[in-house]
Amino acid sequence: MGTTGRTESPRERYRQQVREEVKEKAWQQIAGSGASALSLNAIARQMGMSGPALYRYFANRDELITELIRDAYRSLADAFAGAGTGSGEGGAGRAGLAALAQVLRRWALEDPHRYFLVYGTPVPGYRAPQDTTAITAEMMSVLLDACTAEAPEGREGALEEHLAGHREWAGSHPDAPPSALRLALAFWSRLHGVLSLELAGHFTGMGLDPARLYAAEVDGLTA
Amino acid sequence: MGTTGRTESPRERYRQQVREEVKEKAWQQIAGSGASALSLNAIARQMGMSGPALYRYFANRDELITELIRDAYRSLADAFAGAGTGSGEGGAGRAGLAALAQVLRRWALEDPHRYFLVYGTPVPGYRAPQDTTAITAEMMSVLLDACTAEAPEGREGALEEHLAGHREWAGSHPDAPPSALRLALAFWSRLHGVLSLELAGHFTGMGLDPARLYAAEVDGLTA
DNA sequence: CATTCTAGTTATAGCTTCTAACGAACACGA
DNA sequence: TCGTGTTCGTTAGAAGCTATAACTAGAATG
Repeated sequence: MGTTGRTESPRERYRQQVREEVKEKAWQQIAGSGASALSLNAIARQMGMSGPALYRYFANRDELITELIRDAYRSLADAFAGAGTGSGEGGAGRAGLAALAQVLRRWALEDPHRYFLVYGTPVPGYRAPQDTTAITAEMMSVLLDACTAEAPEGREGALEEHLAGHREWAGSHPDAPPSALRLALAFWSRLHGVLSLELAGHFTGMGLDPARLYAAEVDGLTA
Repeated sequence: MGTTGRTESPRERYRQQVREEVKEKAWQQIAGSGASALSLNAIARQMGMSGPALYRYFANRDELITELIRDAYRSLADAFAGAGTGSGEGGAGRAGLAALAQVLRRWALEDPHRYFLVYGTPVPGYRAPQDTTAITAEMMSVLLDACTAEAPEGREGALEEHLAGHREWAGSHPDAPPSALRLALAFWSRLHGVLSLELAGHFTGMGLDPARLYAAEVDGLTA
């Protein structure tokens, strides 16, 4: 399971190290003012080297941002995957829907700008389709584990019928009942609904507690 | 109900006209490549006048974008308000939740970038708090009309209790039952959840029909 | 040791927002 | 009708950005 590079020459080693530092500074900058304000020049300055040097490491600004998006996806997928291995449980136990929901919200609040990099307004040049969809499939797999365990019995509606015939996205769970597929999609879209409104500040000044709204949606999902 | 300017001098008239034309070009540009790619210079060029002339009409780029955001809010609020006065019904009849949901989705699909200007990633300098919250209150008023009519009876949960004590945001409907408040928030957050995922392209390649997902959420709300 | 390959440099083009200074056209009171 | 003042639009320019080109110093490799 080693990385793609084979012998890891000391040169390549240094290269990766610099790339990581660039991305680190980039995250700091994003955390401060969002991805649209990310400046290669500023990063270079901050690293003590001047402007065009960064183009040795990233072809252009879009490539850097695309990489950051990919890392954001990765970090969310890892958080999901690690949800089962929490304090109480022993090994890699299956995480319940409620636990996954908490992981998701915690991850989002930990760095809202990172959340928006994944689920916010899509920006023109960015987004690497192949990569991110594979990572999303990973998360869906974890989610579907929980959903097949917690989904209610029968309850066949129009949507379930549609989902039964369109389950390509749930490739990891070809035998999941339609009710589980539906639950997974509801989990995804509803929690994202509350979260994005909260993080974008649409609840501020309304005097209500986003955490309670979120909890209510989670309750509605697991009921 | 006239505009704020009083006597409408011919000079002011022309000024407003140019402002409108600028915003129009701005919308075209946004529709093409999103708000982040909006360029004052390009707009000026497109209008046959050169660069800094636009600064007679807008203090800076952020002011223009803020205005566009406000107009986007306005257009959504108008769409909501006009939902009752549809084809079949006579005058300004109350719109049902299902009708409002359709209006919302139609509005969003009509110009995704406009949707993201309102509900997408919040961008640094923009957003005029006072203005937009007032318009949101308008929409909430229409929404609460429908919700008080269609909300189920009792059903008191933890969230309803919280909402009963925090109803500042529903100022227009001080007597709305908590179940209606809850329904309105669920409508808002759930439909936004599906919509934003759809518009951001997170469903593409999954082989499922966003319209059906949306319809299913609407059904769940009105059930 | 010589060659090659690479990381970093400066210079530059072209784009952006935005300020400053100026000219020209218009509105308006005398 | 004639100033006078406000306003619109211009060009020039500062400061910032992305990105390319040409070059140099240093490390890796034959």
